[in-house]
Amino acid sequence: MNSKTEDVQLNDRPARSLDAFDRKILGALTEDARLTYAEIGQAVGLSAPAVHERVKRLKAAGALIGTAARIDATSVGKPFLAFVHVDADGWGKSQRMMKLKAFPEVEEIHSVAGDTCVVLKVRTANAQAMEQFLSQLYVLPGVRGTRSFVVLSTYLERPVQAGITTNWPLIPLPPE
Amino acid sequence: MNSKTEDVQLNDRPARSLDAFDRKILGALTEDARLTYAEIGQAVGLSAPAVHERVKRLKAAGALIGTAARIDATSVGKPFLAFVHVDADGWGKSQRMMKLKAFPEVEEIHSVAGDTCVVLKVRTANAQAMEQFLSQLYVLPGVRGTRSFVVLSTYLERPVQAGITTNWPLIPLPPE
DNA sequence: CGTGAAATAGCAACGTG
DNA sequence: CACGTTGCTATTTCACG
Repeated sequence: MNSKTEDVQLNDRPARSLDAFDRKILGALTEDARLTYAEIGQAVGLSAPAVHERVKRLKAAGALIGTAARIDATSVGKPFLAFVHVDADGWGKSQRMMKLKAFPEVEEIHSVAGDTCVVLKVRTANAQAMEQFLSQLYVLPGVRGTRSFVVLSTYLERPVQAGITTNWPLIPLPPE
Repeated sequence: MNSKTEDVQLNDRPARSLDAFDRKILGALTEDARLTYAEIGQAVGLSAPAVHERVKRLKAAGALIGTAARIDATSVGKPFLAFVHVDADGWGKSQRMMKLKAFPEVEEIHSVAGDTCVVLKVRTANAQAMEQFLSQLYVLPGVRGTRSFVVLSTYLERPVQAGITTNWPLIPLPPE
């Protein structure tokens, strides 16, 4: 039932036109991905089969990538979190950093500011494991240096919110 | 059915002793949170009710925080991602940054290096919305300045992996 | 870990705008 | 003609033995 092409998303079209129902459904699934279609329908004002069809459409359109368990990192032995900024030259904007996907410690890979800098989110068992990971980074060609930001405590960590973008202002600007 | 205390995690105990079955179950749910207990059991070599009971245990122990849909940010109109580093003084390590949870744009809040610096993961509709968000940041007391890292492309973004921590070395170190 | 009752998912046909 | 609703059947969930 799992697609082998889960890594690649060929979204030819931006998959536009999510109406209010779609957003509510996505919002509900964001809070609990195991909600019943009947429960979702009851929450958004639709019948269960209607919700089911919309979920299929959202999946096919690429708006719904999938569902995942949210796991407490400490419980699985990875309490050490850090954001690693990687300076690299001639980093061919592509294939090379994909090797980092092989490390289960690496949760995020973003290129920042003209594919010369990369931001990594890395979660390890302890500082020593983080150090070993960093040493592995330097064997990649083009890596000039790294700067790590060790997380002391996490106050918020949640998935992408489907809700409408906030219409500011919420707080009045200071009078200067 | 949703707990009002989802924000607070009082894990008195590290909820130790996850055996191989627990980790496999968590791994399966990480790939697809809507898997059937029977499917999970078939994958890990357990019966459906056994999986069901273990999932309940993992949830009660705090190892399984919940399940969530993975949503394509572009499809919901938030293609602009940035990591914002906030410099603050006397930032009372706690309550004040919780106000940022009110912004749906803010997905992560981490304190880094002695609660004088905070790392934010912020997702907005466009650069203008990001600018407006940053202007709101400065109305908070104690905020000295911010440095933003705008993401150009995301190569990897996945939930916490339940798998065993990698036993290095995977790549031989250079001979110096 | 099996068993059984209650609930759910998924599909087909039908009705409505 | 697209989309939502209803009714039905196989599957799943979940407490119990």
